[in-house]
Amino acid sequence: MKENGSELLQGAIVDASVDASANTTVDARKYKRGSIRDNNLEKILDAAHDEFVLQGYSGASIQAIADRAGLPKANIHYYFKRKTNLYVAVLDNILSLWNDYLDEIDVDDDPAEVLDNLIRSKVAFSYSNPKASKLFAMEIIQGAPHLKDYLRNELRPWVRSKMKVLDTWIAQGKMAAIDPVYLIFLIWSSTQHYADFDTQVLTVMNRAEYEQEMIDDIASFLSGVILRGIGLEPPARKERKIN
Amino acid sequence: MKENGSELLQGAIVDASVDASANTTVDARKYKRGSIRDNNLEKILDAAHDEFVLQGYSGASIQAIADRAGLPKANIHYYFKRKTNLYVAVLDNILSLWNDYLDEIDVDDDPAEVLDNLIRSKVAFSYSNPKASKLFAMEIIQGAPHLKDYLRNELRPWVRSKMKVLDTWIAQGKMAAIDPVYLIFLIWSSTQHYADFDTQVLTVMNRAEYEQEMIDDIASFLSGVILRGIGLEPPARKERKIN
DNA sequence: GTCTATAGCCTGATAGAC
DNA sequence: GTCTATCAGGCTATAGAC
Repeated sequence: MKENGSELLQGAIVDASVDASANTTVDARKYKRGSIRDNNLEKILDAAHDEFVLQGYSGASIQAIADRAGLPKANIHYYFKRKTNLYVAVLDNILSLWNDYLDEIDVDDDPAEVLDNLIRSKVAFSYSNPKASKLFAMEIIQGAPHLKDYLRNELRPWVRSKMKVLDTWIAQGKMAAIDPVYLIFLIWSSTQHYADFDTQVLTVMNRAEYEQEMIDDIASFLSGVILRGIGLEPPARKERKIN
Repeated sequence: MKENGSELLQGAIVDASVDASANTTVDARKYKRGSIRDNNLEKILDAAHDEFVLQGYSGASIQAIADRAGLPKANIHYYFKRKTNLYVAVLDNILSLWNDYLDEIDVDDDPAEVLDNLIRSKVAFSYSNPKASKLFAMEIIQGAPHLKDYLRNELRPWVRSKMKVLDTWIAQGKMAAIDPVYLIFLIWSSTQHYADFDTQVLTVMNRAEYEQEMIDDIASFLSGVILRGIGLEPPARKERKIN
């Protein structure tokens, strides 16, 4: 969420597409990186993200977002004509991060290796992008008013394609005959919990914040329990690069 | 959340305790059940719960709550002097439901039986009280501004007492040597997911709403995977009363 | 492109008749 | 106990000077 220059441009594009009567800006891609525009867009999106998570959509005032971004309030309206456009742009930013994890897994891969990898990636993602996870969670909990289309047109097809691979593995006797979709939900819920409910987790564990060691423990625990739970032997722990 | 006459009274008590300058109402317990007061309190708390979940705290207007409850706006202020008091009363209501599930488990019990029971209870609870789960989740995600004390003074001690039991079972060789606290988080997250993220789950599965059969499947899946994952054999499925 | 000033609306909360 | 009428304040959004 810090070094995503390209996605930021999407923010402006989303805005323009949401509201046809938007500003007269030409395509944002024309601007070179580091220009005032790019810089301000990044500041605004980042500040908005924080405020939306902390205060909710209605609770986040444009004034507070402007203050956090260090810009006058009217500038927010200059870049994003309406508050909802800004909110959608922030969500869009998150989805582009999300989609990086919808990576391809192949029928020929080793199930234990792939699932272990997936679980560790998701835990690492929750650790490094807790705010993204939280805003996404709040949107879904409230009934996904802005993400219904995404769920139906992008997430559902992705899940179905993964289900196919898992079903093949089951047919080949490589893992227990469980319902693949429940396994996907289990991996999502158990890993995201540590980002979304960090306040609860840290309070119960009496910690001020997560440490890398704890994150590794969590990943190993989840990978171990889930893999054994579906009849796989968790692969020996190896050092992994967190992307 | 429909037939909890006793908790409703807590709403008024919470209100009085939160704001010392509250109304001149004498102790709510004096009123007999079914009185106008009780009825209105129930209507207000129920309507407020819905609005808070759907719109968030700031997005839920007292006017909207009043409309949903079928009462004039000023009545809300009569029963709950301030908006935050009403919100805290709703949360308090939820916690009383929650606490019913903090049941005692004994060292002499059979681990597989107890955990299977716990998982099935939690799934059933998510199914029958999705809104309660959602409001609690939103509060925690936003940093638990109103529930910090609850987490520290009630939830944490409860978790610690359960950890002891689980540790004993591990010492007795009854289950694999895992970290008990991660197991508790795993059970919470994987079961609550079906309430909090119902929109995502139902969209991905292309269903309009949950059915009892699906809930049973989910409970069996989670119980099976988690129990096997920690070295236990899931007990044979038996019919259970949902309380 | 930037920012001040302000319009217009809706909010939470209250006063006071019934 | 109930409810109408109203207030002060904060909100999004815009117009227009710079």
